[in-house]
Amino acid sequence: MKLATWNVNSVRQRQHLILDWLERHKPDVLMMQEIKCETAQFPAQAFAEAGYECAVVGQKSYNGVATLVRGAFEVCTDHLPGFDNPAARYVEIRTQGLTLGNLYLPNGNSGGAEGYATKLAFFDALAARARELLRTDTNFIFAGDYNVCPKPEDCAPGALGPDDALVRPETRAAYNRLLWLGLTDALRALQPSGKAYTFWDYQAGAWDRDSGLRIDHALLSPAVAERLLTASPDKAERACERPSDHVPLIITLQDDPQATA
DNA sequence: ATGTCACGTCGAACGTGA
Repeated sequence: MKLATWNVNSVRQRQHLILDWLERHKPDVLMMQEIKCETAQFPAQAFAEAGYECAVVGQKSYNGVATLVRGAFEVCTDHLPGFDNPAARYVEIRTQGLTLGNLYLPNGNSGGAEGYATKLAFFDALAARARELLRTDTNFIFAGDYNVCPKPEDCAPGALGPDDALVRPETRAAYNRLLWLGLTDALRALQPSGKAYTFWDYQAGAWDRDSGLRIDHALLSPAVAERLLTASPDKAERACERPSDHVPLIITLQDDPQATA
């Protein structure tokens, strides 16, 4: 099974790039963030013609998440339970024996103290959701733009200041609390150290200087982690014409041993 | 090297968020 998460920075601007990527990589699931449109404006027909059905939670201008799936699925929830905020940042579906939470965590650098508190509130609600899914022995993946560099090596030297919301100690602690519930960071399970950036800012020649960040992550519940085969950012995508500032993170899993043949 | 994009409000440049 092949899954990917990708902050596309406007699905309407990136539609042809995404369709081209789907054609080449043929994932079973693609979780997209920052679609930046209302649900009704989402180009569902174009993706349907490529063989994907979608679960879309959009809003005007900002945010928005959508999960593309080959084959049958059901929507579990169109918002993160316990996160009392109308922003379109979470959609959870169930397919092929997996619950897939697609998330776009608040950046936390705008809106002052309140904006940062919203980021931590999302983390709290996400941890509560993880505990609930673990309690019920649900196999799950939480994937998306976490807006967190978990370790110093996940942030290029000088790319961010020490007070940036993506690297603050409180931010890393919140991410670690989630991990320490028993989840596995797919990329780090297979590549324990070293550069694995998923984002390069449009500004200041960040791509040319390889001044990137690792902020897009896929966290796996224990039984799913046992099945992990590969995890890697698709770095080549950043060199395309008019790219997103993020690249896809692709993971592959062994077939479910519980599934009936 | 504060060197870029995308969106909405506008009806040309800005403000906002990233």
